[in-house]
Amino acid sequence: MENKLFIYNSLTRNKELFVPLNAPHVGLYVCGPTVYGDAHLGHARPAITFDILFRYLTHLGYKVRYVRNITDVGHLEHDADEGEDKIAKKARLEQKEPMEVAQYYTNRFRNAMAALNVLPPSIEPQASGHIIEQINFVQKILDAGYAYESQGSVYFDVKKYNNDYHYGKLSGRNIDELLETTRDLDGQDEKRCSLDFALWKKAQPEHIMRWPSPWSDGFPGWHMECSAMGTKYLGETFDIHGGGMDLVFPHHECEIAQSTAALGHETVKYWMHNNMITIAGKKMGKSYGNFITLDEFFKGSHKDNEGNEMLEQAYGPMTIRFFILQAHYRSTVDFSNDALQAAEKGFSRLSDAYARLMKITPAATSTVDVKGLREKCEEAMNDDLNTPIVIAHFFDAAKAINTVTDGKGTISKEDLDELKDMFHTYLEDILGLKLVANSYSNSDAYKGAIDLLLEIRKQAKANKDWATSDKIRNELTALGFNVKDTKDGFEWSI
RNA sequence: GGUUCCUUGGAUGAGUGGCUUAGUCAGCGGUCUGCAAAACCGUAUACGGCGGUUCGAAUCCGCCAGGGACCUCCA
Repeated sequence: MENKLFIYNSLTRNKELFVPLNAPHVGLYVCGPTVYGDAHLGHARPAITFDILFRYLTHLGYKVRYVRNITDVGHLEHDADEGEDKIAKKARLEQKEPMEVAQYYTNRFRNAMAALNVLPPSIEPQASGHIIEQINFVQKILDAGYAYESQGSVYFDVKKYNNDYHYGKLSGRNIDELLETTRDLDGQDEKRCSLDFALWKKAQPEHIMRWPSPWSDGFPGWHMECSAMGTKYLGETFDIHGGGMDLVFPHHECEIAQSTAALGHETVKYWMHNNMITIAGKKMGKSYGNFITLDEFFKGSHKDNEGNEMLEQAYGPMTIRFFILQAHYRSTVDFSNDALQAAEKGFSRLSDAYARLMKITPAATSTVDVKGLREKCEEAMNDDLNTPIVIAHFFDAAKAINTVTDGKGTISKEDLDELKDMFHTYLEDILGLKLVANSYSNSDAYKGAIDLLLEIRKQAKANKDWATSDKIRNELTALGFNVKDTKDGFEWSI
């Protein structure tokens, strides 16, 4: 359990040694999606980033409880206190029950995540299923004196809180500056200060999603769910809280304030934030309308606002995953067709090497050096999850494999086993990449038939019957097979 | 305006004081091959600008230029 994992803590702006509060248990909470639309490339970033963390912590021997919420209520448009509920709006537009909309997009989100080989979290709580917990949490803040009721709604008293604690510690703001720059909002008369945010909102008559509470029939504020559900499932203090950088303010700042106000102490030890995915240098996001959904990537078609096709081809889930892992999670990564195509080729280089690895016959000695690969990968992962470096090390390994396959080197059984284990452990288990080594087919008969065809071709080649040999290869290629001649045979894939 | 981050070769993208030419993709030359593909070998181009600290900076400090994110919902 002893490890040297360092992670960057947004709260302290430093890489810190990760020390769990209650080893071997680790509590991890990550902000999930608001389910009112299809997941886009940007949503894949935190999902994959924290999937890696989840997998790596598990690999290190920790028992991780990973909680990722589904926001299906309380997330309003325009700002946190006014505007229409996102789910409710979508429901109105599509003439559906709000829960119908939430369920639909939740299902689609889960499917997309499964395609990306993102492991399901341990617990995936929904905000609407934790209204009582949220009401209780609001009550605690009221009891502690850091909130007030106003016309059926409850607001957090930022100024009061800031007298005793520091509102803005995560995002590096101070309350005076915020006051100067915050614009006036409608409905401000209900609030004592423009910075105050809603913990509970009284529902307007036409509002469908509503629950009874001591203050009004209404619904919880957006930030409430994470405080309530995080502490419910992970305890009053837990190890890691993650999410996108764009959530730092106000969402996570408010969450800290709520939890601290209610419990009298902080709840989270390490805050981790992934950076944004950009497109033409701009953040890909709902508000810019420049997002491309994951399904569109998989299908290879996305029209921009002018109706131009943005995708030159379809990109598989593993290409997307590999593309994201080739950049460090705290860097922005810019989407482009060129970049994705490069990722696709790079990934298939690794996959091909892996397929060859499975067929290598060991020799007495090794001329390639695979020693130290494990240590180098561990070192990279321990340095704040530096997946690009891990991948670079595996390209070195791929080169070694290819050298051996080319007959220009040898590898011992010991090294071979180590290499196979590294591919399984690091690329598959930790990075979650699905290598297609034996993916030719599950069916032996099918596989045998293709092998037979290629044996015939091999014979034809031996007889210099190029017509037959080319015919077989061309026909197979047309059917979607990829045939490659090797030194003394062939290999194929689909 | 405030907070904060960034600027690396044709494209991407690591690296943070003195050889990492990181890696990937693309390019160029070669090997192999009936051809093709793959693979292998070799190879070019870089660290926004100016100044400072240092024996030595892409890496630290300052200034300038450019850009991003957040400050309203956003992963």
